[in-house]
Amino acid sequence: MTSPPPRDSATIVNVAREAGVSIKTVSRVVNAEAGVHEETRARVAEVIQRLNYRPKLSARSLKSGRSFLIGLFYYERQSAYAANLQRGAARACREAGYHLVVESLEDSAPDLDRQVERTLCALRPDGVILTPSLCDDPRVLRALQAQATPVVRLSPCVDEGPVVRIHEMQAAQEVVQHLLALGHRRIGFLRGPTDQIASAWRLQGYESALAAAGLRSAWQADGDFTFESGLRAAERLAALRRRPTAVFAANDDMALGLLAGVEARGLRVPQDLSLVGFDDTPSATRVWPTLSTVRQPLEAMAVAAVQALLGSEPLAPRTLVLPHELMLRASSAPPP
Amino acid sequence: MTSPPPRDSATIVNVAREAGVSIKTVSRVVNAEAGVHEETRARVAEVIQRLNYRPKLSARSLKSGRSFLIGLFYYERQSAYAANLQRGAARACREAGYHLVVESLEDSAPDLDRQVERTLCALRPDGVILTPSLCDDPRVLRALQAQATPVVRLSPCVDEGPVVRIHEMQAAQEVVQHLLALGHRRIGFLRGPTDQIASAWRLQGYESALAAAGLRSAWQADGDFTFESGLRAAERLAALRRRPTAVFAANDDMALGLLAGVEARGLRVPQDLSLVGFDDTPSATRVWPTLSTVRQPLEAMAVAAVQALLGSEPLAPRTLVLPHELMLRASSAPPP
DNA sequence: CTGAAAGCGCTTACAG
DNA sequence: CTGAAAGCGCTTACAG
Repeated sequence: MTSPPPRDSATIVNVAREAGVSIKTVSRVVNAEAGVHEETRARVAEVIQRLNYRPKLSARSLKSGRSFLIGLFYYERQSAYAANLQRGAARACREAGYHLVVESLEDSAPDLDRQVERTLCALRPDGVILTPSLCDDPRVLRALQAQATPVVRLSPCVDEGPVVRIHEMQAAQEVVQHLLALGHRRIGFLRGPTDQIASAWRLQGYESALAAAGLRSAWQADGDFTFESGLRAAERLAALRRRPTAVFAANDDMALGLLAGVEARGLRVPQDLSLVGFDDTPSATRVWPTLSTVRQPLEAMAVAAVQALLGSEPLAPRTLVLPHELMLRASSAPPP
Repeated sequence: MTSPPPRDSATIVNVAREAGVSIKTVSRVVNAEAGVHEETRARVAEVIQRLNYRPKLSARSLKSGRSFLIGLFYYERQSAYAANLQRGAARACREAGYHLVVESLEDSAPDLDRQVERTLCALRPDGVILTPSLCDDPRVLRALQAQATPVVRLSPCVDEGPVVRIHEMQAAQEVVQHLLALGHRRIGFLRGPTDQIASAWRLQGYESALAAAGLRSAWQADGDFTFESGLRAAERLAALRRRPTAVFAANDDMALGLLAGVEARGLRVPQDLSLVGFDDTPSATRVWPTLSTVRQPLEAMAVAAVQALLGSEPLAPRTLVLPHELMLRASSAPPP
């Protein structure tokens, strides 16, 4: 007489006994390995179904040496950026039977190396995705290397090892080309902070596109990627004798600051001044006029990173460039 | 002659041998258990340090039945909300030697129950945090219950079992009181979608605060929590013969839509119209005037949830109400 | 096509 | 205060 097995007894041993096979055969069915008689597999599958059996991750990991875990590490302050990545990463993991472990690290933590090291040693993730600008942090990279954990970096400063990114400079060029196509000839640029490589790429794109059109920069100012620095720049911009008819800000937050600042001074966007940002933050569509900007395919980048990590062949140290997208909205229009 | 142990041999056995003790003693030192002679513990600690030993999570889990994992589950579209929670949850986990596994679920997935169930069975998290409105999804709750996984829910519809929330209605009342204190008497309200419980709470707070002041609602309209619905409401608002001097929108996105819409129609905020939102989204400080709103202490709520989950005593089925915060900014001022 | 045995690296009782 | 033994639930060689 077989009484129904208690809840937690859905182990491989019980499934095997119930199906009248060895645990090895159950393992084969669970892992969809070839070489199981169809009749046997059906019988085992039925028992698995009935007992609601699911292999336990910890047991699989312990024996196999794989953790079925992918890490996504980022600096706390980048949580908005990371949120978009997560969506794609979580989905890609799920589809591969993996799980995503998210580690939010404090930039300024003096023991950051140890934090990373502890996480790695405990979890032993099969791969880690590193987001900017954590992906350039030597403390993190060293810890990862010491554990020999496969890593894919997103938009690092230097393309070394496996990397996924967009072509930032080209995207910036396209922003300028868009403004040129609208008829603008006096185009300004609001720079990002010099310690971020993205600032340099975007400035380069701006300058090269202008040069290619035989034009010179109409105006430039320094910002630090914050809304407030955009506000401050608006003040200087509004005070100019001869203003540019369009300004490209190195990121959305600054573009939004410019927008708010120039409108407060009686300039209308886009009638008097066109504005374009970079990043496509949520705020870009929560203002009027909605902000033209550049979108990175963050979700697709995360998917690509997971796939690279889970690919059967050893991780190729190459750079994957994904297409960006110009989001043309209401803040850019022909010059007055 | 002892050669330095190879990289991966930092197991409990090797540490024990090196220190000349049993593995049990090493275990005691690692887990900071009492009852180890100080001299012994120092010797073991030294070896742990030298071999860079870290216990492997999978081995601990397998034997102990604990996974040292906490799950944070949310609907994909709530990723911005979840990002703020994550910061707190990740930190609280780290401090307790736990790790956060994030599961981003598709609201509309027909097999959502199975997705949750697979995750639970594989990971066996020691606890799960459920965010709105996933925390009210019967499919998710059933799956969790079937696995007997401890759960803390954040801002659910009904306070059943362990819950962390703010007092939404009271917060809404305070918004109205703030506007009253500024001198407003004609106060309108932009409602949220009726299928979200938060809409009802906020409306109730608005109405009761008004009633307590002996006033009647000056204007109401229906929105759906989107920027666009705020824009549409602005159209109706601007067309009124006798406008309210202040409007409380049930969330920030709608308040931002109102802001954009009324300014496009020549009204100035806050000179002609005060505006208050709810949520304190990042966009609230990326517009001008910056938006007055209500902030939930999401980080603290997540920390509280983790602590409840990790508390030694069994999870108490009680509601923890955390203090919200009125963020008074530039969009609210005395009436004209 | 199928199975018996060993063992991954810890923790849990238990004994002394 | 310390340790020897058992075992968590799987997968990995290996054998037949």
